[in-house]
Amino acid sequence: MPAAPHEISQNVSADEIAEEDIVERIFEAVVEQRLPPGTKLSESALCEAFGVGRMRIRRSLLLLSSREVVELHANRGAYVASPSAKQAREVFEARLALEPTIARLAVERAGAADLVNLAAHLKMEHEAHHDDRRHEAIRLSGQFHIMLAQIASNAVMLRMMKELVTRTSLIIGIFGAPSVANCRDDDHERILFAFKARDGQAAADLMTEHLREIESSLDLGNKNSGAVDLVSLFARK
Amino acid sequence: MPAAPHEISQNVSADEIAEEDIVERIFEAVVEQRLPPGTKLSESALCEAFGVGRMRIRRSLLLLSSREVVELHANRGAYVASPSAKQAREVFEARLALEPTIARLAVERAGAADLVNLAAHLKMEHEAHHDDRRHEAIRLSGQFHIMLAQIASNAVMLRMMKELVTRTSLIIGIFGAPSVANCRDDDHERILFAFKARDGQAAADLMTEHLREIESSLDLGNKNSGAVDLVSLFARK
DNA sequence: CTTGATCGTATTGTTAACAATCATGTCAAC
DNA sequence: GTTGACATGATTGTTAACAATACGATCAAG
Repeated sequence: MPAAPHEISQNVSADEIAEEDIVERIFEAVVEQRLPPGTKLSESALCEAFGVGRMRIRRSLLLLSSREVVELHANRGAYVASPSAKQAREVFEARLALEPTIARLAVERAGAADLVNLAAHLKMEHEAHHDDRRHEAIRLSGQFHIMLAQIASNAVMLRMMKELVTRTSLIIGIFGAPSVANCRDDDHERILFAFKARDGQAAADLMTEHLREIESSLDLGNKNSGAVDLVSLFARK
Repeated sequence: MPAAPHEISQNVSADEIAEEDIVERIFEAVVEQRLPPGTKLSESALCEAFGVGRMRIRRSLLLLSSREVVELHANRGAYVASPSAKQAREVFEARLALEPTIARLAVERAGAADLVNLAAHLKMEHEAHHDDRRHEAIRLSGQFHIMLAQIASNAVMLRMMKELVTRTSLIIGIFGAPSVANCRDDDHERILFAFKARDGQAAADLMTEHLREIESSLDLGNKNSGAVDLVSLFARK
């Protein structure tokens, strides 16, 4: 049985794609920044894209909105979320609360295979970055943080991290300088060193530093909501 | 405009209750342990209870399942979740990662009114406890942790905490000794002292200690899944 | 040239009927 | 007396048609 979501023993034997898969796919597309903030997600288009009925798309969009990755506007449809500066700060604050602990737990619980996987992952990150495969580089960069949560073996925090990483991609898309890379993979490398040294505290500290670096590379200046709303609204896409 | 959920400007002017409200109500009932783990939530019953159509109930149940407060079993309906010992440990691990930070931030950001509200809240807790109003005492005890997240002014962590507090009530219902109280309100009192002293670090430390106390009061011993499933299954209600 | 209104179209939201699945109670067989 | 099969009833899941709302274009007025 392939990783049943939630515990729903759906009758999705091989016929159709499940809501969780659709959610996951859209998460991925958002992380890779192929779905920019504000993008309209029309039901009919998604039905065609995933080859499923409208009901399933509707449920998927509801799930996505409950994780604040899409915004539902009554009678107007679903749009990829456009986090405000305030929301951006909240996301980073939550990540700063969670991820140092996750890093520490991951170090404590990592097996030999995990270290191998992390090393292989960093290699892929490097390559994607070097070859200018931007989408993949971004995805792998986020994936690194997800992997730590997986190694920490905590489903609750893993789910939280998937949401936070996805929203972070949206935030970088809005507030990040277009030229600057999202994660300096050097940081990830340093964290791997802490893993090899089995130094949980060092991993936690490096993670804190890493997140602070990312946040400070953004322009979350207190733009007064009045004018900014118009600007970011019309700058959509 | 009364606190629009998500940002949906629903056409729920005064006619009908929104999904978010239903979710909130069920959260509350679970926190108060009036909906024990495993309770069946039939659609027709909920339709009648809330006076809404089936569609709305269905969406509410989907949202509740996405927060792991109810389990959806295909073709069999929705049931209040029964967290496993493993899930219970994960919930506490997540709380231990989040709440000390929340406590520290709350201390930093609390205004004079917040201190008054907290003091008033503690008084209500004491009274409910003293008067043996068990449901209310439990609800207030959980509410205290929610209030800290509100004072910390972080919507992301607030949402996470609502989920975690609710799931904690389920966990205590399953693994807690029936006689013991959920939160010793003395702990809450001590945390309030830290607020008055504006000592964020103390609040964080007290919170850590508080959570550890609660977890250690539970019986999360590694019961082999085989037998426990039957026991907890028949112990339903 | 811009502003405002009206209509047609397209998309979303809801309802109700239908199909499928599972639980319950009865009955026969061992 | 217990176990298995079977039919009935109830509950969930899906589909499709319908209603409602918002968008876009066209056009007239200032």
